[in-house]
Amino acid sequence: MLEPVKKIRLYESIVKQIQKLILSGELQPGDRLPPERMLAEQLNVSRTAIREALRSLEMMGFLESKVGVGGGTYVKKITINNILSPFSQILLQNDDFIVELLEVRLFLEIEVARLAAIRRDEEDLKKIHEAIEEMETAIRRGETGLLGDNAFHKALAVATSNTVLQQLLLLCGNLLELEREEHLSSSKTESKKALIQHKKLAHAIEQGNDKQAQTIMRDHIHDISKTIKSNRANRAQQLAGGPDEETE
Amino acid sequence: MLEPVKKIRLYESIVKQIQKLILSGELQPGDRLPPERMLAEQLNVSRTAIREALRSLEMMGFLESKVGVGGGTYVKKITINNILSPFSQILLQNDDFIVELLEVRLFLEIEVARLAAIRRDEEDLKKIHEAIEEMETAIRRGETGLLGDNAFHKALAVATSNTVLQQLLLLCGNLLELEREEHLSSSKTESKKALIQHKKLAHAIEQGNDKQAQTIMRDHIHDISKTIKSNRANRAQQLAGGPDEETE
DNA sequence: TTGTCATAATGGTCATACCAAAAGCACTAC
DNA sequence: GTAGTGCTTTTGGTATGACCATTATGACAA
Repeated sequence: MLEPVKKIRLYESIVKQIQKLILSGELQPGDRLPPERMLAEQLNVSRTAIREALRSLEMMGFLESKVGVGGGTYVKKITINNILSPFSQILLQNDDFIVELLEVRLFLEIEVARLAAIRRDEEDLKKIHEAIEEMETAIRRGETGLLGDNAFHKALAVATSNTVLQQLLLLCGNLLELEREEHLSSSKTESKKALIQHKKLAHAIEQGNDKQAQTIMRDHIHDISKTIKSNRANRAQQLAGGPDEETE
Repeated sequence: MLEPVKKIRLYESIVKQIQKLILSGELQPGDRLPPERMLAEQLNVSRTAIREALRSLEMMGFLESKVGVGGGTYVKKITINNILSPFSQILLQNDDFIVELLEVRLFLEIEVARLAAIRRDEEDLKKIHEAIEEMETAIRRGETGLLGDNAFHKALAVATSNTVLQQLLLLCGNLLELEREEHLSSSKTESKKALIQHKKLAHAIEQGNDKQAQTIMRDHIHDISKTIKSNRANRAQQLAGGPDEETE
């Protein structure tokens, strides 16, 4: 079966070429591309095509540009989170997204707890304890402790020694940030409860007890998810008169 | 602490405006934007600025453009996979990425098996069986059965009724496509073995036996991962004289 | 030493011209 | 009536040239 021949646009071709240079390691984060006018000469195209390609790569998160002497176009460091963050608001619009994401986050975090208990080293434990102290201090001041919460979950993810998992968790955490903040803000009780669970988790992980770590994490994330779903249900009720109650 | 004031570029502003329209639902997948020249008039900027913004949104996966009568710029449907696929080659360059991704895929797929067994409906089961037949037919013809394999795993993911999970699995599958094809190509034995495991899984899921589904899936993905890691180790050995053997 | 001004480098924006692709319509030949 | 051809229009694709805005640096004067 013959397929339609798709003519490739210049700007597309340039985007792909530059991506390839980044891929092959010829271009590293921090490297500076030649000036636009020079690139246009080298590639024997107009500056327009160059700009369209560079603007695309810039908005995609690959490059950044600066004006003036010493200005130019520089290669940025690529992470999954950097790539997805421009899209997060769009993904959040889907009403089911949050609920589904909570479900995915539940089993990702349980797996994090398991791997962290198995793989953590002294440095990881130090970070975990620092995060707990940070959260504790913030709560004592009357704050929600969200930053400490973020730091705690990040430290756990780092302790798994799996960067793909880290990126996924970071992404989940960011996408759920409003909801998580709301949860911790809802009452001082919730913040303190989360802190207690963090401490229990830290202890299980320190002991290398992966079974217990999983159980505590399951309870912890389940609590949070329950509140978030409840808040969403209340919000939807106020707006439109109440969704069906979900069986859990 | 005062922060530097960042001057916003026209193309950036236009990108954000269009993203916002998509976010608010004013623009839906399939909707057509006004022609470039008209947009330039409406926004009182040059066509260049419009093009730079539209090219960016296009390369980011939000829009697609067509030339000629009835042509124009159309809004695309946004999924995580669409967004990430331009970056997949970059992510694959990280040597540890594949190994880590295999690990993440293992527990995602186990969770899929569990949820599929609990949540599948008749339609899901039909799709699952169709995928098995497709793979069986391909193997009988002497092919690898990769398409049937893809269809099978997709049908399972759909049966979870969690689209976030589906997207993540689709992404993992795509990122690992070369490796998975290599695995199925390595011998007819591997393809047949995979097919047998698919059949066992289908049976467990049909029976609603989530524990058994998880066990079979663990074995299945573990087999694949083991071969993929082994192939990578052999490849690295050929290139550079042998990595340390990983304890498993 | 500090402040001011000029210069140069590089991205940012605009306008204009022309090309390429595609659909629709009218006309002609069979 | 049908198929083929050519023309027109619409819209994105590409090029060119001009000018603007920002920024760092160096020279010069107070």
